[in-house]
Amino acid sequence: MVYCSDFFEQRQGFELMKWVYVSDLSHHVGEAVELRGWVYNARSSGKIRFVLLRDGTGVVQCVVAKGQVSEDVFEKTITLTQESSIIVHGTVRKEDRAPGGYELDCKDVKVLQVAHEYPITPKEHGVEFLADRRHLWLRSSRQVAILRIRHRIVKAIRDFFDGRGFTLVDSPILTPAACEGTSTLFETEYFDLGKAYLTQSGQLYAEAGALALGKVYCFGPTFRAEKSKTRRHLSEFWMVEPEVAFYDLNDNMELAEEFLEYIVQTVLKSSAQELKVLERDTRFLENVQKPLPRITYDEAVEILKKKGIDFEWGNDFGGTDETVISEQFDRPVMVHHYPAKVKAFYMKRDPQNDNLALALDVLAPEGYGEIIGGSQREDSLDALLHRIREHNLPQEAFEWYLDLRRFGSVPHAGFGLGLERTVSWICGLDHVRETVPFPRMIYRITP
RNA sequence: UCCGCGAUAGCUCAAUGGUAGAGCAUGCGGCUGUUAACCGCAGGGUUGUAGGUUCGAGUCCUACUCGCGGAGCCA
Repeated sequence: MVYCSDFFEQRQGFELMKWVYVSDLSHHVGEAVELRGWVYNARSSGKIRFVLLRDGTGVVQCVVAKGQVSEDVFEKTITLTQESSIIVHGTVRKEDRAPGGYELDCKDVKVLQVAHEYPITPKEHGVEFLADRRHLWLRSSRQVAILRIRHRIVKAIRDFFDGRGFTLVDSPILTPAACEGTSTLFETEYFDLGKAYLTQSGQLYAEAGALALGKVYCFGPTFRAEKSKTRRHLSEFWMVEPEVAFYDLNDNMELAEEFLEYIVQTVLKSSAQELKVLERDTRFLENVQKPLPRITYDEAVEILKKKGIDFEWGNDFGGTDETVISEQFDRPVMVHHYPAKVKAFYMKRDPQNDNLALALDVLAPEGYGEIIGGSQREDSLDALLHRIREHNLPQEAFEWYLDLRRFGSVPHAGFGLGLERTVSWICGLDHVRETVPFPRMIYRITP
């Protein structure tokens, strides 16, 4: 038996052959090719064996028939356990009965390692069991599909902004103070300078970037130490935050709807196969085109009242409130002009009504909740000073931020999109923990 | 932090207060077209922990531990 370490040394006797990926098999019908991968499942029927090989791009059934391969190779395939690593040689054949439409008639098999008994079987498992083995769970076709879609969403996000003249401006992860003063943050010692905190948002820094470069976005991990235990929360998650100088609330909403349309339509085009694996009903996704419905906070409250929900004006919407509101629409809905007191200190007040903030939330359909939160920012130095005092925030920590209003202040706006909630929504998942390779949650930091 | 639910074989789950079982996985045997293959045989258990009630507890009671879902907070 040949193991990994002597794989390259011992290729003698194992014919040199063109290495292809499962996803490319349609271009090699009738050809003899090499596949490298892992045993996804294996079935035996006496003198014929079926080995499902996965290589990260797909799964293909390899047929090992007695008489078609050497006695030695036929015997070797008996020992193949799930996830054993193998290299196979064979001829590609179109086969309508096979999932994927292609099969490999095996000529030779090289076993790199016979895997130990694999804990994740093709049967059902509980979430805790799978989460403990997340590093192996990633290999299942469902998780592969999710991670590939996550990748394409990230790429779509970058492509969207890059194609519109935005510049990526990274914000720091270690920060001296809470950005918004509300969330509970992860705390750490920072040399001799006292406490530092893991960022909950890159937005304040993105504002500095916007006043330097005009159109910017930051895209990175953010952290919340709140003891949230719901399907929509992670302790560590990714957020993309565009920020644009001279944008007002309306410009902001236009950007948000074009952004969402681009992401969803791009993923629909690029990931039909993966969405099929996830059995995602894509009807709601196909609707994601501008214009998205825009309603005011007041109108949203009216919807809740009509549905018989006891809701007091001035509160923020809870998870079920968001679901009820979003159910009235066939695509994401933008809610704007929130009561200022439930929103962050840096949001600009409505000049017509000082109780309202020029804020904007986008609620995803199907109960996926808030995926975007944003606003026009307060550009008046005096107003901002007043808010900082009102919120009992340490002014010293925000002096640099106040400078943005001292030196050429302009109207500007931006928003943040939660990557994991977006992935969860597009993939139709029931929990955000599957949208990230290694989720960080209140009672889990391993693997 | 609060509310609700749960913990039984490696995994997923059964078991009226009365001898702890099944399917899958594993091992052995059979099968040349299987599709989470199938058929036969075998091994596999301190029922989360600690107490209590009872002739008798997986089952009822108390506490604890861990997990899941939700609320609050938020993306």
